[in-house]
Amino acid sequence: MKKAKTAPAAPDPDGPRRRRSGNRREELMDRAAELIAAKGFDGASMRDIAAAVGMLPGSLYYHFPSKEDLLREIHGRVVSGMAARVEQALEGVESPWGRLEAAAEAHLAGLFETGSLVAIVSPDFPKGHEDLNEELRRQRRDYEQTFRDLFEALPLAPEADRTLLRLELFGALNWTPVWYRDGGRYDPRRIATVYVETIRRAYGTG
Amino acid sequence: MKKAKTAPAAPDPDGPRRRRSGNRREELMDRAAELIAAKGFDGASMRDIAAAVGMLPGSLYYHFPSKEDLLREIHGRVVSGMAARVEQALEGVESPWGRLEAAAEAHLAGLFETGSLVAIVSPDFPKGHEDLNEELRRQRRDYEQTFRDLFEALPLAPEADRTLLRLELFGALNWTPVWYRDGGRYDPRRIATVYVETIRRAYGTG
DNA sequence: GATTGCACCAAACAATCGTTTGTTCAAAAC
DNA sequence: GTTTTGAACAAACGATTGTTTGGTGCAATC
Repeated sequence: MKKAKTAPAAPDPDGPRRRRSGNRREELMDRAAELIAAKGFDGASMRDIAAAVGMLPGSLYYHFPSKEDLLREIHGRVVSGMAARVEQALEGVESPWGRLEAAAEAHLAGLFETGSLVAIVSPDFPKGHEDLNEELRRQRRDYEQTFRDLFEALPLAPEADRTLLRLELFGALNWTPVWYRDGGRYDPRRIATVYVETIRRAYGTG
Repeated sequence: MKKAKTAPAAPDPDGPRRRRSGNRREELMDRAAELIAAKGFDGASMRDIAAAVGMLPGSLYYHFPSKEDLLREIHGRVVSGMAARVEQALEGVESPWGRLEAAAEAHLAGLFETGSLVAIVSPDFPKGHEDLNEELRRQRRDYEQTFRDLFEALPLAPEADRTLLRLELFGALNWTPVWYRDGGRYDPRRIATVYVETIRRAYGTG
């Protein structure tokens, strides 16, 4: 027989202290993401990250087997978040150009909100971690497929190169964190609108 | 009297051993630039650089007072080199669109030839070196003035935002090293042509 | 022929890096 | 009530980092 207090016959999958885990791990990833976005992967040391969550350096290795794996998961979560954000922005939008613009704006907003982590990590990562770099690229490739599809749906003049136009837009968007300043002349929506409008005026039919 | 071999009565401003200096310093900067472009600023250690030129780590400090200063000079030289390259590409080209296209192609070629050092260093450099970052940005600002002028000369529709269009083109160009592969479908000239042509078709008048 | 000074070597410096190991301690499971 | 386990601490590990210091050979100068 069991007392009411000890009652955990069922695995208690979401008890009063949230199954005692996952909680802290997510906070850890959030803080680490901020630091890596701000100071770069090499710039943010495990000691910095540990201090930011109020732990000791070694304790991080209970949650993640290595610094590379930490980045792997953070990068994956950020990319997934951006994918979800874009997906949501596309909901209910019908016209091909409207969809591309919505996606571009969502992408840009996601970049800024995450401290441009993806854009920062992307370019400078043939360091010594070539295998890691490859996985990060794979994570991004899935995300970029959405944009491939969006460009496929555009009504364009026959001489337009959809691939190159997509790379042009994507590059322009991903470079914005380099010059963008919060509260400046341009906001994310304006930037996305103008960039997409350029392509539309150049090659759009209809 | 002097033997023919020892002959340096005149200051010998460009003698057989090139004034004994400058020589090696330039080689040092070249090798360092390659390494930094390939592995990033943090990724390329002073020992790596020293080994690449066949010296010992400490010997580098005879030529440069610190690693930051080394990067400062390398970055400056790379930017100057790109400016010169663009300047030369503009020689004799009269039409505004032709000039922009020539500049874009030269910029892209310069990016690839230097291992994209500028594009690599640019985005990820709010690390701990905020003052250094500021100087690098200043070096680039002078260079970018050329593009500002080029855009100012373009015959554009009145609703066009020259600043934003320049940032769009510049971003698209600077992002190419992320996806570009030598021997792939696209070469620098094609990329530059298409990117500029997009803007021209969108907002060009005349 | 003696002296100067450039360009480098040789060897270490303290600091910081990612990581490992052993221990602790409260909460959960039995 | 005992055992197990999740989650962290405490303290160090070897390696690598940028940098400094003192010495040294050799070419150029007087």
